[in-house]
Amino acid sequence: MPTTKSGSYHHGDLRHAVLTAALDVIATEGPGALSLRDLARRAGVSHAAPAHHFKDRTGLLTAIAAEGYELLADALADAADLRERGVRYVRFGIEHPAHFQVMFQPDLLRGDDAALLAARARAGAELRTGVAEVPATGRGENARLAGIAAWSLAHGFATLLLSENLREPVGGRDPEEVFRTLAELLFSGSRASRK
Amino acid sequence: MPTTKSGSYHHGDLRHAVLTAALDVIATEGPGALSLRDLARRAGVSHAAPAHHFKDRTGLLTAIAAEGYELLADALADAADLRERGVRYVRFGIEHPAHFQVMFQPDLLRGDDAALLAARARAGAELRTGVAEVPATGRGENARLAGIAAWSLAHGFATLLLSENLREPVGGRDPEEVFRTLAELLFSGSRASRK
DNA sequence: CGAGCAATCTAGCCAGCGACAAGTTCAAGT
DNA sequence: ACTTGAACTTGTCGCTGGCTAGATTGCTCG
Repeated sequence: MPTTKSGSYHHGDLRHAVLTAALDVIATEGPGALSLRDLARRAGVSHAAPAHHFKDRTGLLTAIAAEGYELLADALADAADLRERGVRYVRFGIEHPAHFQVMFQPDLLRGDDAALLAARARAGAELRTGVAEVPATGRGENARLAGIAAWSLAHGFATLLLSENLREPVGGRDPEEVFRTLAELLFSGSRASRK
Repeated sequence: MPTTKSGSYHHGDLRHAVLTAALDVIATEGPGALSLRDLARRAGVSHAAPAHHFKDRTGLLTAIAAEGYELLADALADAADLRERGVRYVRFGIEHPAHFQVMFQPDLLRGDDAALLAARARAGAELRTGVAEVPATGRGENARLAGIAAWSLAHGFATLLLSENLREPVGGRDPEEVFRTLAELLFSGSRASRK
């Protein structure tokens, strides 16, 4: 697994190696189990090497969060409608659980990091675009509320899913499909038109 | 409160003191900043004293989570209807941010703890009761979906609120009130059984 | 009443961690 | 050839969690 670089005692791509190892650890054991020294060991480098790429532990987590927001923005970019955008949101949580966990835990992050803020803004814009596309929700106050509602629904569903709280109610079914019918059920009534 | 005899020994009530200090730390700096030794220092006892009441760090967090589920169940108990129950859920998150954060981070908890499981079951029952009370959602599949939807909405709203992600859209308004109108907006149209 | 006993707390230890500082190697660019 | 700077190593400090052994306390029961 350690990208064997015979001869060169400079690891070929340590930043990437540490990043992916970190995602693996977070996804399986949670962010609390993350240790820079452990990551260094996995990559076959000295204990202080990772710090050169990510200042400190918070820096690493912040980089992961920023990457997560970029991935989320990408994932939302070309969705058909608002409901599909919600499905993408949920899918993002399922496919990138480590990113997702870190992104929404502000106490783990450097909140003023430039890359993080930029990525978050991009994802936020993508989110808001999705709401604006729905004609019936209309303008002003209602549009904003609908946006919060949609985001809350998708985020809550994804969060509960990742925290094992929806294991029983969802059963063996595909979570994305469950969410799709869920969203249809709810938003069908919030506009004038019925199905 | 939870099954404690709380006699006055060396400290008086160390368990309670540590618990409240922990909640304070978590609420202000997050669960990652929690240190048993720091809590011991605050309580004026030796560094190993807290471990006697809560086995280890995970034990402390598990106790907090269990207490959180108890508090949540209490909070949901006498709500008028489903929407109000959602408002209570959000309010719980706002009033007990430390509990809320810990409850839904499984990697911090001892998942097989008896007290935790009992408390979680109680809160879960309370949650399901709230859904069953709504007549229009009806029976079977739709009822379950509506339950997931309601929970997701409330949970997502609370989570986003606590992670500072709703600061701008909510603005200066009362979050509970925002959620109330939100829930009304969504659930007003979902009563007629579709399909 | 007083002796045992268990709950509570202390003190000391170890391995591991994050952060920092200073040195080392390497690949360029001038 | 010499410098410059990035990537990495080595060493160290203070802190943490968790363990163990031992001390103290107060409750209970004979």
